[in-house]
Amino acid sequence: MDLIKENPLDLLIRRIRAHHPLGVDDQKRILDLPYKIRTIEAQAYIMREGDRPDRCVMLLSGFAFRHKLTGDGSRQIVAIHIPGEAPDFQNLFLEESDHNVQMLTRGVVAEIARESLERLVLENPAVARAVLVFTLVESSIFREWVLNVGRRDARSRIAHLLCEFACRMNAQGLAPNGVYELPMTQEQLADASGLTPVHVNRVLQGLQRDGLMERDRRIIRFVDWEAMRDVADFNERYLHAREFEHGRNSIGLRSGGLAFVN
Amino acid sequence: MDLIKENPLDLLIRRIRAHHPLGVDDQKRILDLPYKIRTIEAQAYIMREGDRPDRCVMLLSGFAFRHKLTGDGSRQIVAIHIPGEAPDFQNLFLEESDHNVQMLTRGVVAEIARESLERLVLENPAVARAVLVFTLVESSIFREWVLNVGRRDARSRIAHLLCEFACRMNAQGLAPNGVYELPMTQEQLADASGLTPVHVNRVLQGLQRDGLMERDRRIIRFVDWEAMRDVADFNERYLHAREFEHGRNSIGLRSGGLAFVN
DNA sequence: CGTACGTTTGATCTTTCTCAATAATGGTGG
DNA sequence: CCACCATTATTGAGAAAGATCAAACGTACG
Repeated sequence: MDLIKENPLDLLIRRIRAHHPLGVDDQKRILDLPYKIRTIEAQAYIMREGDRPDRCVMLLSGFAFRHKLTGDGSRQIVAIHIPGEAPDFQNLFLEESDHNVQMLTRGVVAEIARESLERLVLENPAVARAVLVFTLVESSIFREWVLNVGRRDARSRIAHLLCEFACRMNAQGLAPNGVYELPMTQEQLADASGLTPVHVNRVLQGLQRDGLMERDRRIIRFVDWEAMRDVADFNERYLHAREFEHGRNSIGLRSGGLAFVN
Repeated sequence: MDLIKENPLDLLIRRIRAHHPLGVDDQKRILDLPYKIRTIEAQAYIMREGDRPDRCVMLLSGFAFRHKLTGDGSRQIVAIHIPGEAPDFQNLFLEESDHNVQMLTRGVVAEIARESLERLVLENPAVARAVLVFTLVESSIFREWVLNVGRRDARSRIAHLLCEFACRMNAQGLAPNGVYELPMTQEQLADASGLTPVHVNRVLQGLQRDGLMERDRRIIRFVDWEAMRDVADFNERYLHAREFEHGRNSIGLRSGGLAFVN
């Protein structure tokens, strides 16, 4: 399933329906949304702190990240977005962005103008509910990141990031057999975990040495999911995956494991 | 203005109207919400991780906090709530709470049942918008906390927490002249900043020694707001206070300073 | 084939943690 | 009102995780 080739609004509908039933007219109204497909280069900014959010972006391919800077210029990545993920509603109802959104890799996005999406949300309770839930799940992930960065040591922290990716990539069908590409430099990994690149490097080597995972460039391969989950102190509850199992045969998914667990 | 003595739904209406106009019938429907006033003891849990959120709580008096625990039992406080703040919508549309909510002090809350609030939100676009904005502002605060804990040193981190409180307390009229009570032990401060209590103690003494603030018990008094803001690397943008200036004479408020700045 | 960027390594330095003991404080029952 | 107990705050000394600095090594790509 290539997200770039399909109508991005179908993707949006699918995501909303995964959470909650959607009437035919609601679906029609979604399909009427005007949108624009754009290719964006790696490193390009989608939104900068202080900007007025005037559009909402859906990632059809490529990765993006959100970050903030301290006064002395150090950077904290506060979120990463993988292809196919729900659109960016973080700013849509605020007048001024409080952080930067930047592409991690080159990618293709669908842009929806703020006004039309805003109207859609406010006029369609089913859509409003879905947007609220998307936002709450993102909030939950932020909370887990505060915990991760505030209370876990470097090894757990990195392992946790990797586990979160594994789960989210898996949910998008992008991590067959526990193998996925994490297109981040070690410096970016450091900025996401509140560490230095040097230390990230040593931690990654440690995880590898202990047989928890393998790396080849940016390709991550989980060798021992259970052990990894253990050092990561990872519990997927905060991802609220069950909120998105509506109308799906959820047997197996509810078992708590990933598809690639041996 | 004593929040305990007034109708909590008026408080809710006021908060929503601060953000966006509200029709008379919307207001009526809000006033029809059934609610229950409860006194809660310090340390009592309002919600536990794993619970199904079945009610929404507004803080009329007293302080509360949200936290998560790692597997080995260390705690990270991810949010603090002060009296009069917007209700807790974090969990209202999710099936399972991903964190704990606990009272910091004894306090009085108004409880609104999930179903009635959910219906209100979904049937009234003006309310939906307000709830969305409340949620987005909380999200923004989480992001700032990730930055705070991930990229600032101990001194900045504590100073930043204190500045955030100063602003938020001030917005609720609870910090006259830059003096406010922060009813947290140093251990709780440590859990909010990802430090140890011992180190928090030393940092507080440092801030005091350098003439930035004074302490008497849990009473904080800002002596030099500008200097504090400086070491805190504090920029109130992320609090999105402007989102709540609707219909208010915002001259002075927009100037970026606090009421108690000398 | 050279340049730029990312990764890896080693050595040293700092911040913060840990452990442990002491001093305040607040609240409680008598 | 006082003595006592539990909590919280404070101090000191030593240990450790992670940061910093600097250099070398790879790799991709024009």
